Amino acid sequence: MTLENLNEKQQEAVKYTDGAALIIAGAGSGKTLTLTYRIAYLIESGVNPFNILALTFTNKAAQEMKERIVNLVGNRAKDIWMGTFHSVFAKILRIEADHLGYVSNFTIYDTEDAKNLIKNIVKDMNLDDKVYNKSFVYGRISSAKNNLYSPQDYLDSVEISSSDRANGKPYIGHIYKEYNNRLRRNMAMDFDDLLFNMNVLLVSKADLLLKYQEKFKYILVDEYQDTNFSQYNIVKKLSARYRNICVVGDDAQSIYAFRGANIQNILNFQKDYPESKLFKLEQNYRSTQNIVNAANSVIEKNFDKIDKKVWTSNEEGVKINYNELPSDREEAKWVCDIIRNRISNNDAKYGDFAILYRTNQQSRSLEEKLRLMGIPYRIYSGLSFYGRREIKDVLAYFRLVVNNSDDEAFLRIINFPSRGIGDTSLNKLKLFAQENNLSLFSTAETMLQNVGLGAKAYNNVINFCTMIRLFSNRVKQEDAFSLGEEIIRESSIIKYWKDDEDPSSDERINNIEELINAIKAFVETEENEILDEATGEEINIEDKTLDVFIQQASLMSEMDRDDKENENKVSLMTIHSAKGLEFPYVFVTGMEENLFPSNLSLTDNADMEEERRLFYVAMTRAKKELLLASSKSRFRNGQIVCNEKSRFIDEINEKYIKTIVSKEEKSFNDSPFFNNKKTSFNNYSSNKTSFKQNVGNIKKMDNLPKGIVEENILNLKDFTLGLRVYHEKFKEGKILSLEGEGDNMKADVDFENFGIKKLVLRFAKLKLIKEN
DNA sequence: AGGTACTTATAGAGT
DNA sequence: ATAAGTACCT
Repeated sequence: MTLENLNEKQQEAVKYTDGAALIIAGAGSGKTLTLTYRIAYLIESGVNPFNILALTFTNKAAQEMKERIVNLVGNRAKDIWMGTFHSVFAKILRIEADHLGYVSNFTIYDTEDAKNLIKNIVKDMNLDDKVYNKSFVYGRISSAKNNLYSPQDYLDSVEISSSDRANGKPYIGHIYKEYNNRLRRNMAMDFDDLLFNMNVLLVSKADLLLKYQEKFKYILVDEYQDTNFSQYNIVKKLSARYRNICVVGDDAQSIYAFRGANIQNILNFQKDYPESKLFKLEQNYRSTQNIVNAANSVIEKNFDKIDKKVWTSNEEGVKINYNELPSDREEAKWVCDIIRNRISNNDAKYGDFAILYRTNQQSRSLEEKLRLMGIPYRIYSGLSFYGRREIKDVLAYFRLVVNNSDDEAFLRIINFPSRGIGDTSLNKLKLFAQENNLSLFSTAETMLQNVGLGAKAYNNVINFCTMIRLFSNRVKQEDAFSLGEEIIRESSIIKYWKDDEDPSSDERINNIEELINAIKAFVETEENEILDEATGEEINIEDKTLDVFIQQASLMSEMDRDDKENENKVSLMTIHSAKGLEFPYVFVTGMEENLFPSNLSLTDNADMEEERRLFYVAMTRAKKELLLASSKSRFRNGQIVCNEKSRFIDEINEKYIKTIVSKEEKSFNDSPFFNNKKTSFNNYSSNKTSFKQNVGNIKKMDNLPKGIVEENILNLKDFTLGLRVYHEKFKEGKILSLEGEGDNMKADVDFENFGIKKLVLRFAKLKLIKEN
């Protein structure tokens, strides 16, 4: 294997294989490349891939890195354990579940499940749910777990109990205790438990600690700056025997303190491992000089950091473009116009663009405009696929089938779709289960005569239990696809949504179908056997069964999903999700005080430094061009708010930035593609009250078509030749020809003022013009 | 028991 | 703006 692709510093880091190593990798410094080569090099120099553990930030990153290593050293690299902290330790907990009093097919609760459980506990304990707000309580419990405080530790801590009492919330410790009891009763773990219980395992079972220390002789941790205490401690324990630990990170990119990440982990690494060697990768291969220098000028304002100087030998590039716009709609339009312009003038493609923002809700106005302008995009954040209601419903069926103790899943589906089991019956069932310390399902299955239900409800419950039981018996016999498909069919969830009038139901059905495809893909991927080195036993922990699928699915984020459609789309995501990615053209929208930096970070200096690091991450995603936008007013939570431009704009050294303040009249002259002023504004008339503060910017549309524009967008099947249609931008036109089918359907349309355009009808949003 | 209409909470990033 | 929860009617 040759290392000639690597620079000198990178090569040094690759070759220093034994002992502790700290790699400080500046933004764009070829970190992934270095890590990839380092692991390949380890294998080449005789390390058994079974003995390597690599912890990455997303599962997708792990998957991609593994593929690259396979390309370098061949298939044996597949035996490396690589994935996120949560997924790797979930896998180990699956194997070792009985040591903790769990079953191996335990359920993993996501944040929503966990908060619902908390809400139920607060209700059962007769506490005020406003005082014990579920999100607040969840946050307290989560940070307790991440700092390895058990419920008893929590209750025993004088410091914590006095601070909770001072806040008027003395019972959080009790809720925490009951929360953990219920999780255990449900055979469930929350995200933090995956790490907490791994710690428990390593502390309480000396033989297991030794087993995994021997297994993971070489440990690599990516994004080390974003590890929390619980993660830090696992790594410390596992590496204690061989001390072959390599951590990679950049303190300047630490952006997860809010969920317990501790930047001190990376800052203190050299104290923890005095023998460690430090490597600094400072040459940036990603961005232009302007971008690198501008980002440096911002991050300089932070106090708490490791000294380094990121530089580049790339070309100078164009200046950062900052535009101050009147409203979020104008902001979205500016972004779209630039995308159009760069595509026609710079030979860029849609996939070269990313639009970043601080908060998920900002995607809405952008999405609207992108759709209107027929620009293909994909959102990588927001409600994750597996968080959608219809998907969670299906997964609840799976969960109950796999783990009959999961009361939360039981409650979610016992009467959805409705099968005649109402609140009265359910309350009786709950009461009986509670009094006899049984799960709801086993109560329903074995004790139903004693519960005292009406005849109708009784039979309905029996039928439900029979269905679930028959499926449960098949979990280990069948693959996830054949069983999952049948469960979905039997549940009648699809029928429920088909009967529903709401137009969004179609989308829900699509999503369920996509879930079925995902199960299929899961079943079809290669099976990996895991060798238990201590016993020499080959454990087939990755059977393609339903229980494995749902455990894996609960740890999937939006970033981990592949898009089966073509990849050439504009990416929309939060800055947090953009970590580790790069794009030729990057927009950062919403550069306003109270939004970015967030209003919640204004009073605390450490929080403000984290916001600044976040901005640094955003800036350094860009390869060729960085474009910033702020808006004087924008919709937030249903109303218009006005903010000054972000302080971060002024922190950029002015040598590297060019500012435009868009006057209404010449907002979009930057874009020769759409410099026809007559058409630069949209018809906002559909929006009733909310534009009062915005009207200065809204023009009456001048070239209204003759005839009446129908309100609804034309359905794909309704297009015919010669139809008179209305387009938001090109106005009035006539269909000349049609081609393609379904989503690929295109038309040549002759527009009165714009000539003939080829439009993809799925995006064009054409409306019918009726004669008057 | 099930469905609809109104009220209320939520509005920071995500494994 | 939106989702979820509650009150009330069939």
